[in-house]
Amino acid sequence: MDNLEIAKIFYRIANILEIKNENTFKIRAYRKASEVIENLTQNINKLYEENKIKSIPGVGKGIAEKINELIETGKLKYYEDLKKEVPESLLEIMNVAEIGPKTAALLHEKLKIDSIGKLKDAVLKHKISKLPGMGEKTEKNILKGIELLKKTNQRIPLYEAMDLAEKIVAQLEKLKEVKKVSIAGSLRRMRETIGDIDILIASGSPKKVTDKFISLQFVKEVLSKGATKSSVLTNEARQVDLRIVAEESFGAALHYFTGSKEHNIKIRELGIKKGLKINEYGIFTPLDLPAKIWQVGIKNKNYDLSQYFKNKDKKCSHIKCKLRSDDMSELSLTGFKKDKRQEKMIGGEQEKDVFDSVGLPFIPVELREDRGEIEAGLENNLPKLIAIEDIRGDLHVHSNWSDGSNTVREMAQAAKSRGYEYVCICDHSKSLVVARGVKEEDFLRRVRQIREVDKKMKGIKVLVGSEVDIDFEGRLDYPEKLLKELDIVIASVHMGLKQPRKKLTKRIINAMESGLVDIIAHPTGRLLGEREAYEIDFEEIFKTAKETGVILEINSHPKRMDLNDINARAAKEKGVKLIINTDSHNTMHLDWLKFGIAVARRAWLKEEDVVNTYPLEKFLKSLKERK
DNA sequence: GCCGTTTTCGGCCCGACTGTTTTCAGTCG
Repeated sequence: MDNLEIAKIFYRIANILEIKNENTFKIRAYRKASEVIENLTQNINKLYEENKIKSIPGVGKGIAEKINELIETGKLKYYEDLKKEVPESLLEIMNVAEIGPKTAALLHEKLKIDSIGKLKDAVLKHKISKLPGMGEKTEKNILKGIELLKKTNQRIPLYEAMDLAEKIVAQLEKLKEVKKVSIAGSLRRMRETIGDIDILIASGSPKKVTDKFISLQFVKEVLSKGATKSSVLTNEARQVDLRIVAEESFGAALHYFTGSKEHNIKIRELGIKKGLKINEYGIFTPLDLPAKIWQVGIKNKNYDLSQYFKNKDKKCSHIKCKLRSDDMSELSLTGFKKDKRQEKMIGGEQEKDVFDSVGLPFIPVELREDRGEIEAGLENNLPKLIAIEDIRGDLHVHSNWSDGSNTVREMAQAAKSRGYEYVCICDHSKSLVVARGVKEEDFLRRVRQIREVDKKMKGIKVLVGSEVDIDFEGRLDYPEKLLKELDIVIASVHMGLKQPRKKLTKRIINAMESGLVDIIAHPTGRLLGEREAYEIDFEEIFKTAKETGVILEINSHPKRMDLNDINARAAKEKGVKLIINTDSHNTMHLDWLKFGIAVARRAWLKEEDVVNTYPLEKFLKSLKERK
């Protein structure tokens, strides 16, 4: 059982417990464990062997025992028993908008609904509106939700969402009521796929902005519309959420709306420890509490503060104070959030205010996933992330010698105009016929032609390479004699993607151990939304990459983004060198670099972790040293 | 179910919108 499989089981357990109306914190514990395991850069089986399961944050005695059981037996009795009470197909209906755990439980109990098919049937027969708490509108919304699910059950790839969001932002920027506008949510964090598009606006006239927003041309349907928050569906059936706040709250709102949810929770928990309340409107502190309250509070764990508030009416009696330490650095006020009259805002115009208030440095958006960034920040140990300007060359671009649409010269010129010091033309090898792979008889002619271009080009070094296929048995697609003519050999798998994990791993390892390969391109072969990654043993791949000095690629092609963030981070931690290439097939594709950089930043990579940040001499030297 | 810079008990983020209700539960992010 690997990390993802185990994470999935805990995720499902959380959903079942939710339907069973279990303790919400227990549910949160399972959900948290699921997320942590999914984001782990180490193989959980290895942690098991080393007896380190309990060292995983969010995993205590109970969940650790369940992980052990899963690894030892491949099964979990607790989970099997839960499934008997709540059929798994019932979890499916929670994917329908408007249906959460409570509604699912109700539908299951009263109408024996346990699938989307039966749900639709019940709607059409108007059985749902007769249930308590349900009405005609709910029934209609459920039907709409079912239809919408068919259209939007897939997350949008990052590039598609970015394109749409930028167009919407451009329209919103034109409105005179709009003071500030920003993309937020997972899109701002540059996740590889996006659920819906979040946009934040600062404005003094939220109502006017909302009205204009919902009447923009791309809007097909309004899903909800309130004073400050509205959701619409685009013509392509994509959801766009708009939130409007005052300018003074823009920073806090941007932080909150950017997330991730888990990151936000941790930040707010830090706030609580400091006696602060952090929400999307700002950072707040209790107002005008006389010093003696703190002293009283120390003696009495829970103390009714109402008598000390300005408004001494009964409505304050719900405010209780609990002091956690005598220096006032940690206290919590229960009920405080319900009484806004006593608050004092101490920040929130800038996103930085939020981090300042809890003693953190500014955390780059790509890191905000609760993958250790808060702990690292508290220790002042955040990495200085790689930036797009750090890249000095693109080592994986195609020309019209194979399936690219531009000439060598045009590709080189385009790379130069982007300020690169070097570029490597890597066309496909002979076996990849669909991509017009370069035949052996053309091989040397191509090398000579690229060398010619290099001689004539000023201001950029044009290197000769090839993207060489790894065949079904792990052999390279050209003989050694030809490969030695090249500056760079990139090896990749394009065929036999469905071979078993062991075999695929061995093929890639063979290529790395040949002594002829510099880079492994798109190591997992996935195409977002089209093709799953093929299965390989990352532990083995990283180990061999480290031993042989072969570089692993982060491919910037927006459908690939391969390695992904988690694997790239794991590779770096194992001491593997990485490279960010675009796999361009025309000059425009060179702009894809931003997606590769996004992956690298989400993987916590620094400039020195990525070899194409090196100046040309150092880059070439590093290749030679390896050989 | 997890966790602890006084805690092994008693906490656990915070708010908007909708629909069905006459004050709030459910859902969502």
